[in-house]
Amino acid sequence: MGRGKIEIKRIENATNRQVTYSKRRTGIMKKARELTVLCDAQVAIIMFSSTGKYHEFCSPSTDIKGIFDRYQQAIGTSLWIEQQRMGEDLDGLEFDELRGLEQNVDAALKEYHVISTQTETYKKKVKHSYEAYKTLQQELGLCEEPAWFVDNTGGGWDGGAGAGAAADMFAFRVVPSQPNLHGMAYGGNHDLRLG
Amino acid sequence: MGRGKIEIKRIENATNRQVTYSKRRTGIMKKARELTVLCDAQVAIIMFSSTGKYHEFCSPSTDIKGIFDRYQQAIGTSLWIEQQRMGEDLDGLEFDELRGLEQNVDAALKEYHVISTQTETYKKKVKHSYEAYKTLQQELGLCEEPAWFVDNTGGGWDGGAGAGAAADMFAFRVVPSQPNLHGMAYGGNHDLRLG
DNA sequence: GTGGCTATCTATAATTG
DNA sequence: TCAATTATAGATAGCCA
Repeated sequence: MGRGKIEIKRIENATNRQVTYSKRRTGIMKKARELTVLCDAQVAIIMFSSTGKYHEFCSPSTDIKGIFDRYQQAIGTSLWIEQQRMGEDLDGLEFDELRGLEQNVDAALKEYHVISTQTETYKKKVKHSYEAYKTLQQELGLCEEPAWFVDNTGGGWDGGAGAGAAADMFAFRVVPSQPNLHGMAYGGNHDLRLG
Repeated sequence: MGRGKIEIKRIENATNRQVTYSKRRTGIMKKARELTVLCDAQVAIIMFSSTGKYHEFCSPSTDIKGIFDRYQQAIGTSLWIEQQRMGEDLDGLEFDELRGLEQNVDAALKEYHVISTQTETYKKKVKHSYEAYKTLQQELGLCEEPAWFVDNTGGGWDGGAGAGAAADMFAFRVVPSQPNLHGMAYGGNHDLRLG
């Protein structure tokens, strides 16, 4: 669609590549917007140009994260099984390969951090809910020890509404090393421990 | 582009909507593929039809998660600040609202779990790297106590390569409540604690 | 690096089998 | 219902200011 047909292969001239990127990006975003309206669909698009600039599209009433979450849920089970397999694979690594991984630990920590930011919203909810629960416990004269126990085998408190299967696969203690997690930025001590 | 011009508004006939979704989805995916090749760009697309089916596109040499991670890094700082604000907002919640959150805690746990699955890959790397590091420490006759300390202020081990700013904002202890995290599925005790 | 301007090429709406 | 077929509307490559 232009004065001449072009082959679909990398445009070597950087300027032309940039111009084409800009024009075609606009075109795809428009198509995406039309699709969401015409077909009542949810669409999320993330693009990075070869120069590193990023652009996004997202259907109304949500955001990229919301659609990514929905995507994760949609493929959740298969992802979980996949990662079990990956665990088995890693168990077979040689010591030299572990040395290599050690070299990459900082990069891994960075990505771990980035992903963890996504959980902050939920952890805040959990924390506040926990505090409310603790208050209720004390009002009712129940145990003095702060404790939170989620269990669908029958005993204890099960969360009230919609206790499902997903939580059963997940068991972790998460202990922020400082109370004001968000207050700290650069220059603190950092401690990540897996036992 | 068709026998007639169409208005960009929701297609009410469900069949036509589905047909149009399918055709236009194919078109957008093709455009995206062309863009990645022509312009050497990274593109991720997630789509959900009005019936809930999902489709994805992703440029070669990566996956949706990889591009989403890169996206998160690109907007990381602003996200972080946003969540600080959210924390402040939550601090102003009334007790009744906290009760409401308590009702939702199980749903929050589920979503927390889903997002946490993303971190498993990195945690595995971290765990193996930690084990390798511990072994090296013992070989060198250093401290007996298993400990992992990431710190770029000068002392200690800093990860070797590419220590950057992101890790500085993050401080968490993560303690799996069971050694074989992936081996357990349904029916165990579950313990998530925020201090 | 932008923002038009066509001539052409593509995607697709309507239609047909 | 679905997979072709076509006639058009829309996207854009190459240019230029």
